[in-house]
This record gives sequence, C-alpha cells and structure tokens, in this order.
Amino acid sequence: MKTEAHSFFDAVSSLMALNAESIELLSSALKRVEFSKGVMLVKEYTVCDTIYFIEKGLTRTYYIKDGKDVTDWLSPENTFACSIISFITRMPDRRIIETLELSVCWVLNYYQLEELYQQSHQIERLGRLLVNSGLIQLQKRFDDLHFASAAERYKTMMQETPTLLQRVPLGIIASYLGITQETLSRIRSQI
Amino acid sequence: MKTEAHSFFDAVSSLMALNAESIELLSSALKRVEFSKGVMLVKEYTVCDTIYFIEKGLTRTYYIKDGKDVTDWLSPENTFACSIISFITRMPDRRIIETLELSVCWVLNYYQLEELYQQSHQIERLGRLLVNSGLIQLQKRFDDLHFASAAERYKTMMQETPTLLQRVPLGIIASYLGITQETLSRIRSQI
DNA sequence: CGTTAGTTTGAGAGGACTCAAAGTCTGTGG
DNA sequence: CCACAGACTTTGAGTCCTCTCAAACTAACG
Repeated sequence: MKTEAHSFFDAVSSLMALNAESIELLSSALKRVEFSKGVMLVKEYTVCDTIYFIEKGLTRTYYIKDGKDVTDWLSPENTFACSIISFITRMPDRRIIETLELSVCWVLNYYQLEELYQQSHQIERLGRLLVNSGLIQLQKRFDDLHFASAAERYKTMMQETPTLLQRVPLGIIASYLGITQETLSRIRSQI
Repeated sequence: MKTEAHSFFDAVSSLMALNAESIELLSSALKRVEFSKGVMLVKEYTVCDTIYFIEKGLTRTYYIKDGKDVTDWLSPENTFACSIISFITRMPDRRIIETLELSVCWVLNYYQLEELYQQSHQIERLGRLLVNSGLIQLQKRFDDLHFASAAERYKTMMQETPTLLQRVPLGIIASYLGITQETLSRIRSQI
C-alpha cells in the first residue's frame, strides 16, 4: 500500500465515510506529484485525463478568449482542479490549468477512476457527491455573476476566500470576477 | 408496475443503459403529475424535496433579488427542474419554481431517490451521470456570462435553444441572460 | 372591447471598458 | 548592498454599453 493520502481523505470525509476497501482502492489509484510554480498541468485543446487534488499550493484554470486571458477557477489547498467539461465529455477543451505556486497534488486518472466506479458502489457514490459539491460551488459563482455588481462580487470574494486575494495577482482575481484589473483596482481603493 | 415513464427513460438512455431491475425501481418511484400554467412547484425559502422531469410543458426557476425577479433556469420538455442547491444541501433556498405552461412532469422524491441509491449501484451511477450533465450545462452558461457581451449571450441562446425564445416572455429571457428587458429589446431590434 | 400582460422607444445617468502612462514592488546580478 | 529589469498595480481621460425611469405602443384574453 502506498503512502496514505491523508489530505485527500480528510477532505472527502465530510461528504461520506469510506470503508477500508474503498480507502485501499483509492489509495492505490492516487499518485502524489509535486509541481513547481508556473507548470502547465493541462494543455489547451487537449482531453483532460486527470483530476488534481491540491494538498498544498494553488492552481488556476483559464482560457484565452479573443486574445484575452479569462480565469475560470482557482484551486487552493484541499480543493480540486480539473478541466471538468473535457474530463466528463472526453472532448478537447480550451481550458488550461497551471500552478501559481509550488504545489503538491494527488492525481487521479480518468480510466483508473472509471474502473473504481465499476468495482465499488461506495466510490461511485463518492464520485456523485463530489460532483454535487462542485455543482453547488459553480451555482454560487454563477449566481454572483448573474446579477451582482463588480463591487458586490469582490465583497463576496473577500468573505468567502479572503486568503486567495493575498496570494493571487490582481489581474487574475479581476478576470476570475469577470472584470478588468483597472476596475478592480478602483473598487479596492474605495473600500 | 406503474405506467412506464417513457419520456424519462428515453432521456436518460443517452447517459447509460439501464437493466430491467433499475427500470422497475425507478418506475415505481416516479409519479406522473400534471400542473396547469402558473403553478408554483417549489416555494421560496423551503427545502426542495423533489426533482421534476418535464415530459411536456415548461418551468422556470427564479428568485427575488433586491425586489427584482431573476430567472435562474428554464426547463422545457425532456429536461429537469430542481432547486438544486436546496435539494443537495437540504437547506432552504430562495429559488422558486413555477410552470410557465401547462406541464406534465415525472416527479422523484428526495428520500425515495436516496433509497434507490442505497439499493442500486446502477441507479447511483445514473445519479452521478445526471449531475455530471447538469454541471456541464451550468459551466457553459457560466462561461457565457463570464466574459460575453449581452448581444453575444443572446446569439448563443438563439443557437442553443431557439424554441425557448418563442415560448418565453422577453422579460424572463432578459433576466435569464442577465440583462434588462429594455436592453434585450434593443439588441433584438438590431438583428 | 376593455383590461392586463408584454414589448418597444426615448432620454439621461452611471458603471465598466479601453488605452495610456506613471508608480510600486521584487528578485537577481554586478 | 545597490541598481536595474520585469512583473504587478494604480491613476487618468475619454468612450461605450447597459441601466433606470417614463411613456407609448401592441397583443392576448375574458
């Protein structure tokens, strides 16, 4: 048995309790990998075969729209990074994932995960619950973008993920919030 | 065995093949209900205990933000309607679901579904795949809202769901797209 | 045929954008 | 330990998109 992936199991324990067999199966599928800052984990227009659980560090998922850099998602420690549309549909996607800091990840391969789903009802359930929680997070960000002003969105982020604001460059935060960096700078100066 | 829920099984067949047992289990859990136009299926600030599969008709999910009506989701035939955050988290949510047309639905109760998940690995898998496809739809709308102009969003909708534009009042479409109805009216007059 | 729901049009205000330039911070090499 | 380069942030001016408020118009329904 490999080194136990503590942080991964800690994180998913809030969703459900796993029995020894499931832990064993997952442990042998999870691989620990370290990446230095600025490494591209998923390339543009490729099929994403990997889920990254971030034990330490930070990644961002972004794409290029009309020559401009759009930050889709930020994944700090104890969260997941994945080019989710590509992972699910098995089609290439424009999303790129890169590390913003030196990062330690537990990686899970698509085909291995599919096998685990076949073998284990419990892991299939865990998969469902993980997607559930992803859906909720996305829905919350969607609501925020839907009818909140730039300043409201920034305030939401100050409440929800204040640490990210200190670790991530302003331009990336701005794009994550759906505004320009000049606008964000001005919002910030008024608070 | 109850009347078979043809349209439901047709819709999910693209996700996976179900064996006879799963079909039997789901059939006995699904209940067919008709609602006239303008009926509230889920009330504001309640826990949503039901998934609605729309066989015929149309619902919208919306909430009131600062006294204004925000349309979150539209569910035409062969899609699902659910106050998803509430359904998953079991917490009350501001989202309201109402019918916009006379509608025929197959309804699935939260607790019955949980039982089915316990009993059947295959149904658990179906649940996971359904959430997957919900996540993809939401991600696409999120992308659209993130860095596309009002006109671009309208054009996307013309491509993706043109029939909705003819069935749903302009004010609701506008709010679904995250703009005011006056702006949408002006965009439309320029095309 | 009147009432209500839905849509369009107008004028003015304001938020966010673009382009441009000036600061500020930080790490590295001399 | 300083100086400089490159990355990041702020500030300014002008423009444009979208909003608000108000009013007129149109369609649908009982």
